[in-house]
Amino acid sequence: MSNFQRKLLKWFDSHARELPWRINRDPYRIWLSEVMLQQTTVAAVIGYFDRFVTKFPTLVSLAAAEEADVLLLWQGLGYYSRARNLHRAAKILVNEHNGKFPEDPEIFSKLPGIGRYMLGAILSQAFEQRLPIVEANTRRVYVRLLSRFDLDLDSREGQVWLWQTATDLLPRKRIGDFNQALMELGATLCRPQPLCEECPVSKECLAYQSGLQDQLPLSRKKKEFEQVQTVTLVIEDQGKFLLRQIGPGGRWARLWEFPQRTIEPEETEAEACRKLLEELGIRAQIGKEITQIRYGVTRFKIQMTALEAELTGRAIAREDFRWLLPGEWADHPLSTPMRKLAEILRNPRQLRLF
DNA sequence: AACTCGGGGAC
DNA sequence: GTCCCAGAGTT
Repeated sequence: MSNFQRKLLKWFDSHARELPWRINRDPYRIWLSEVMLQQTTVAAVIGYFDRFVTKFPTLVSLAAAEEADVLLLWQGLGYYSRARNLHRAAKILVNEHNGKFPEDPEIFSKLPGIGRYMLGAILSQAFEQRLPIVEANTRRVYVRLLSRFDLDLDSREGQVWLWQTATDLLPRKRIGDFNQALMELGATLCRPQPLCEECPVSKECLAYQSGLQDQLPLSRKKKEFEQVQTVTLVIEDQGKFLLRQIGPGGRWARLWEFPQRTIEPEETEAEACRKLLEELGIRAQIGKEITQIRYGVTRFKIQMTALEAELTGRAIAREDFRWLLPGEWADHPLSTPMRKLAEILRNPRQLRLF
């Protein structure tokens, strides 16, 4: 066992946080914790984890649940497909594997929601399978440990290096603890702003020995977002609401599908809006307010124009439009746009363009 | 390879 | 406001 491995494990033994999913090695709890922790911080997960295992303490109880009840417990945690995949996988295990967790990576990795990270994280913790992990914390650790300045971690080459490095570092024994220790180190000491004075493996860390730990990891390439003009309408008629949004070139539609209408490149969104309203037989006034919104996790920037208008009350309910009944979705808990629209609909006399 | 999913915390 | 987070699935 290398110095790095020995020191890291020794540090983990005395510094590991006491977390609800570490009280035993129940594969179900470990699995659940890893699902909840995807792209989600420990602090946010703990409460959800406790409530979830109280309601569904075992794999069998989860598999027997209705999806709606599972989603209810997930409400507010985000990435709801995680919950659906978890539930689907639980049913598969109960129906096709007698409710037993497969220790075989070939079988486990076929379950919905199980990618390469989940495979290693769960099977190494639960069954001491010798499988590596790469995620945000360990990524920082690997890169600093070996001082890789010359590699774009998001490239294919970078990914290959990360997983190979993770594999090479694994000890012979205590695989689960070792993987946990790597993440614990990344989460508590080897943070973006590292606390190297307290680090148990700073002598083994190439970046620290060069004094370059603050320069790593290299910042990701910034995504460039195109400024686009878009028109979104929320139209109320007799208690029903029609949503339309159009972007340049008719390239995309949001919130609800609708007949495409293109905003010409030279056309301002205000002009496009006027034409659209004219088509619909709606008299409206277009405001001047410009702002930006963030739509869920997708950060595209949108020019917004405030609009208040009066409906003429005709020629709206065209057959190719889809209508939403407020009761069907306004209280739906799972989606930001749903809530945003619910806000709009609290004042249903307003027709707003945003 | 790029997009999408989501909410919260740090700054 | 921006950036990041115990990633996976889809296209």
